[in-house]
Amino acid sequence: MPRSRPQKRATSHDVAALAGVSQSAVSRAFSPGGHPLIAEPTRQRVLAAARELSYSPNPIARSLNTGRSAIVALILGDLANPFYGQVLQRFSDVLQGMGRQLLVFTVPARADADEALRRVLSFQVEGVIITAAQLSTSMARTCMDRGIPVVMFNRYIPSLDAACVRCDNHAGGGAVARAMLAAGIDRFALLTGDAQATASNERAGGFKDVLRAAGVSPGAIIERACPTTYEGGFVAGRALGRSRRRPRGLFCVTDITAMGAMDAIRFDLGLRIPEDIAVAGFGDVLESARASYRLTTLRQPMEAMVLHAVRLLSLDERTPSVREQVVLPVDLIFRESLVAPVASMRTDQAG
Amino acid sequence: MPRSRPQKRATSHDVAALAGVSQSAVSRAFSPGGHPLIAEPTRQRVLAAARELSYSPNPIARSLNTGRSAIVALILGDLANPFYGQVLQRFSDVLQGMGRQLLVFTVPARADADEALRRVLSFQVEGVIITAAQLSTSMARTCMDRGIPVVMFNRYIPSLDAACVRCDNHAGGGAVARAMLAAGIDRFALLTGDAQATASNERAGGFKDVLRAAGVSPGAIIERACPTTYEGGFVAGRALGRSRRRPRGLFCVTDITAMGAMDAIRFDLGLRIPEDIAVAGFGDVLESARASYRLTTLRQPMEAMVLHAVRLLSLDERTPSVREQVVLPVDLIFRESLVAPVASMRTDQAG
DNA sequence: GTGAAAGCGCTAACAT
DNA sequence: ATGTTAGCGCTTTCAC
Repeated sequence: MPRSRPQKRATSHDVAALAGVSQSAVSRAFSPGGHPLIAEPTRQRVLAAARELSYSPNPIARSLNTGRSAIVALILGDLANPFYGQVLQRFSDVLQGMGRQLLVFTVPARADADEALRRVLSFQVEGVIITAAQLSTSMARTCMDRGIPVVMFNRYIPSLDAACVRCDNHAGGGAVARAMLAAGIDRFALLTGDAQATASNERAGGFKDVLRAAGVSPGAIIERACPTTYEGGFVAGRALGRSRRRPRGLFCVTDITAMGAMDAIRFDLGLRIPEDIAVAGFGDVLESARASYRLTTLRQPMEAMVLHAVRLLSLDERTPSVREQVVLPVDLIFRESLVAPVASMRTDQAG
Repeated sequence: MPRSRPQKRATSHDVAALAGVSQSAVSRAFSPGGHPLIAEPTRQRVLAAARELSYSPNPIARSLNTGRSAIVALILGDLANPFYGQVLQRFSDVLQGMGRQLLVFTVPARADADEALRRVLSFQVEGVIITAAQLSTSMARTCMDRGIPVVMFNRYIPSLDAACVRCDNHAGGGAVARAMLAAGIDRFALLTGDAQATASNERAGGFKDVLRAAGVSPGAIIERACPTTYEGGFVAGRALGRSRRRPRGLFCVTDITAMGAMDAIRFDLGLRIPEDIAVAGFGDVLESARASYRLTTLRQPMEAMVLHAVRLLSLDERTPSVREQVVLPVDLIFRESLVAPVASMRTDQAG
């Protein structure tokens, strides 16, 4: 194939000329929904001409006067946590299916986040999905002030009147506590993440509430915070495993920290899971099901969460975005790191 | 904070009025490089006015007449492979630092990839980075025909005259073979990925070439292909571990399949690694260093690869993008899944 | 050095 | 139902 010169794209004028209609007719032929009045035969003539020139409307020009692009911004937290990779994939697939593309914004370590966010918004994005804990409040406010639909994904900021999709973190934490109690565990450890992260707090809260209600004394619950990373979990897990009165059950508010803790407990400390310490996580990332971990954890209905988040953006409607709070149920998946007390409870056998 | 009404952004006209200059002066004040002629004092007046109105140029309007946006497209393969999450993160960080944003394109399962790619390109992206194996040839051609700079990241298509950054896959495969030979291994298995993926073929080729040169008979090398996923590796690893003449050394062309194979070998088959079967991977994703795996693997210089890829895009220069082939060295990292033959070889102790 | 003016390719009134 | 016209906010000649 000879290297053809950069061919300039055909414009609506070219198509109009070829089809023998006005330029605006071309615009109408391509306007989504078929809303504007155009006769079907004309439309077909235009589309034929367009096909011949392999024309498609220039989205840049389009968004210059509509004020909306076909772009949705995704503000990402830490991609070392596989959860966010999976989230990104789902969002991208779904939005692409709706004719939208994802513009990614990774929160920079340095403080120039604000400038970069401005740049993202200046693409006249149709909506913003926030999955990062850092800066999310101010970012959300910036967007809302500009009238851009915002959805908080798995983070909840009570003071902020923004749409939000999350799962029932509190109930999930409670379910772990109940499972541990049923397993006869009497000494507990709780590994939380960032203190500002509401998800972490809610999960921890649900766990402690159930234990407290069951009469467990606060002295029997060790609580520690660590970074939401494998290494964070590793270090914290090692420390917990070494503590004087070693906990029998460890609840980590994130799968990734749970995996770090498990590796420390087994390989650094030489203890067995669940015999010496039972471990539970939260999130059910792909890795948790692996034979190396078999982590008992709370499955988040990610598919549903993504779909709800996209819905709340109200991309195709004329109506403003919905400031709705969606809370979805989680599902305790028993694997080997914390075994189900009775045979009838749900288990997962997949490798 | 009262919900303020969606405030409309200030335009260059507003700034011009406030600064007492013409609109074109504002444009010049913001033009990158300071290339166009504008007196420094004027520039300062404009910038001050801009700050007051918190103005920044509208990139949509800008790209409508420059024909280039501040957007780079990233075509992503499978995000279940953690490698790509890490790649995405680095690209986004680097490009954001250069004032660019990443537009993500995930290759859809269905056949409408072409339409979606068209849409991506129609944003007048300044460059395209291709990390997906699927369709990459046709996609690259589409871009090149339109004069959009393309960089193939970790995939090489000889028939395609496109810029390309990859690591020395062949040498890496050879290094594994040598390490296995030095460890006294005499029966080998090779787990390849997609037959179309050049990276996979090169790694496998390097491995086999060294073995052959060392006089290993082809009969002592079992070769199998599997999907480049954890599950693919698990299934294939199990089959290999069960084979009549069990291999003593297993080279998987990707870390993720190596981890799957390791889990099958240890937890499904009850064999020991490396005593019964030594395993090596390729890539050195974060997970490979974990205590659960301690996978001996080839470290790709991801940071350098990303930087080179961005450079080849020639974003800031007037010159067209460079159709250069960059091949970077890989580094065999010894961990416990395949031990170094002599104490002096490089090892990695990190948890 | 600075301003005026002509578009970039499209959408959305406004006519007809 | 179709064509005409006026912008969207900017960059870029072209005069001065």
